[in-house]
Amino acid sequence: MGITKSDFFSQQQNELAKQLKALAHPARIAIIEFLIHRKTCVCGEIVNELPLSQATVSQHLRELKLAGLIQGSIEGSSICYCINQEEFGQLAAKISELNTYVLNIKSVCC
Amino acid sequence: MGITKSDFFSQQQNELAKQLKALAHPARIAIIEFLIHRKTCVCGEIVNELPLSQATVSQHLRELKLAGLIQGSIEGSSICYCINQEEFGQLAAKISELNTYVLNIKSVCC
DNA sequence: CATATTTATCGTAATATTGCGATTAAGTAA
DNA sequence: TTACTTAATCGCAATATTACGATAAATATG
Repeated sequence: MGITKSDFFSQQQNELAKQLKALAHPARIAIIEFLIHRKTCVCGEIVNELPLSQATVSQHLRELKLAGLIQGSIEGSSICYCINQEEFGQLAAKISELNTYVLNIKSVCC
Repeated sequence: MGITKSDFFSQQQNELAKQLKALAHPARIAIIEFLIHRKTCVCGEIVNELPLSQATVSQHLRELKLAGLIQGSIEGSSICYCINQEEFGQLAAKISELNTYVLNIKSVCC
């Protein structure tokens, strides 16, 4: 088939997968890092920064926005993006929580 | 085209994307959670646990292994898997580091 | 008004992923 | 040896992603 069987997994598992998937591309990691670096909000500067067309960058921004990791607000004729600190923090917290459990495992094999 | 332009991004960005991608599927998150839960290593029990065929589970395990997030060792006629604590910890550390920077941003727009 | 500028979206091609049945490989048990 | 068990891999179909040119929509500027 080729379609992810989302129904069989928990909402939390699907949610986490969705956010991880949004981050799981070098261009989107680069966008997040650029947004971190600029502190202040940015827009089409991202297009100049990355080796990708405007259409492609716009699509990556769309995915990050759909996953809730960034927000955009209209600023004159351009659009200002910034990281959604709340959502990003929640994602980081989930990974951190998983890692806490992983650290508790006293290795038994492998 | 449709191929990721990996060459234009840094090795670190590509590495992080690769590990995130490996985790970015509900079935693979479920596998990691199951491995955490069992503490001791597991193998084909994963197939019984998940609503997926043996072939599909084997493929997911392969991707997690390729990303370095899990390890497998031969145990008689079956194979025992466990989480690679080192690699998982590094992934968690990278996300945590990004989040530290995100937290430092005093929101200016949005 | 006409014309840039900026960003989103559409359409399309190339590639990747997901899932499974069937088969293979390798160990175990009789 | 023959049968059984376990897990990997092959081959295929369905779907999703990546990338971009072209176009559209919306705001600014002359």
